[in-house]
Formats: sequence, structure tokens, C-alpha cells
Amino acid sequence: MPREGYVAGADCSTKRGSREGRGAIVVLRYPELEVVETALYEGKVSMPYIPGLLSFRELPLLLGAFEKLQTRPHVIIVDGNGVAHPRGLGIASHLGITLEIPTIGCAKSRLLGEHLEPGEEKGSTAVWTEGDRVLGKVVRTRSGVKPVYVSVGHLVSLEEAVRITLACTIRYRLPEPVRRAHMAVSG
DNA sequence: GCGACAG
DNA sequence: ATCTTGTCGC
Repeated sequence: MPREGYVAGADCSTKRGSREGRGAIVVLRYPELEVVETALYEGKVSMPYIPGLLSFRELPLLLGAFEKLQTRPHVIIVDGNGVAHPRGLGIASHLGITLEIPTIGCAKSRLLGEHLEPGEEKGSTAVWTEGDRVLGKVVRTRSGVKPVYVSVGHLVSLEEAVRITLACTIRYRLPEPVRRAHMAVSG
């Protein structure tokens, strides 16, 4: 990720009791964080949600949204995990490998592993591990608010992942790119 | 058998 | 993820 460029956020939503799903990728100018493009895709999901198999359900929706995108982002922050996965292949990593674009995993809750509670101050982090393996970092993006789980997706270091995540977070818990993508699929 | 479990 | 009212706090 250059000092300046395009950061994107990716997220999905699905209707309950239906196979209808939506995937969105929103591109923002970095470091200004102004939205420059929003791509929304609607399609059917073919799998139920099963912990560890999220990609089978949501990756097609994200790829559908990406195909509509005109701007090629330098990095994509995905709502979900990267290498912090039972097989080391969460949806963020899967998307990055498929597109050959750097990605970061940013989950709202823990799929596996252990960690200490990060400090209450914005910017505080705690190492997130599974046995001897480092899964990522638990990051406090806002003071006094539940932290997010950041992990390497693809072609980015954990340090860069955390740095970019914090640089993209202004006044909400979730980094702007992911928050905008969430708004696009649900709001 | 019991508890955990991204979205 | 989705359902779903009021409520606590800046």
C-alpha cells in the first residue's frame, strides 16, 4: 500500500430463510477516506453458513461485486478473517489470492484462538494466537468499544494490516471501507 | 458427551 | 447474517 492510493472494503449480507445474497466492495481514496466507487452485486448463495467455510458462501458474492468495479484497489479490507482460520485460509486470504490483490482480514468476533484484552485506549492491541502460531492482533479501534480481530489476508504484513486498519478508522468501531461496504449491502 | 463457532 | 424495543450515554 503506497502512502496514497485506493483502499477498499468488502462485505456481504444474506436474507434469512432465503438464498438471496448481496456482496459489496467500496473503494475509498486513501488517506482521505472519501468514497470514490461502490459496486453492489446480488446473487444466490449455495451454502449455509458453517464456521470455517465462510468462503463457500460469500466469496462468489464478493467476486461478483469486484467484477463490476472500475477502480483497482491497492488493498481490500474484508469483513472476516485472513490467515486466522483453522486451515489458514479465511475469506480475506481467499479473495486476495483469487484477485492477486493485497487483503486484510477484519472480523468483529473471534473464530478461534486466544488473546489478552487490549487496553481500553484507541490504538491498543493484543497478540492473538492459537498455540504457538500468531493469528493476528486484536485491535481497539475506538476507546471503550469492543475490539476487532485483524489478521493478514494476502500480500501484506500483520504490522501493515494493523497500521492500515487504524489509519482507516475515524469515528466508528469498524474501519471506513468495511463500514461503507456494510452500509451498501444492508443499509 | 459438552462447549465453541468469521458471517 | 437476521430478528427486534427500548434505553443508556456523549
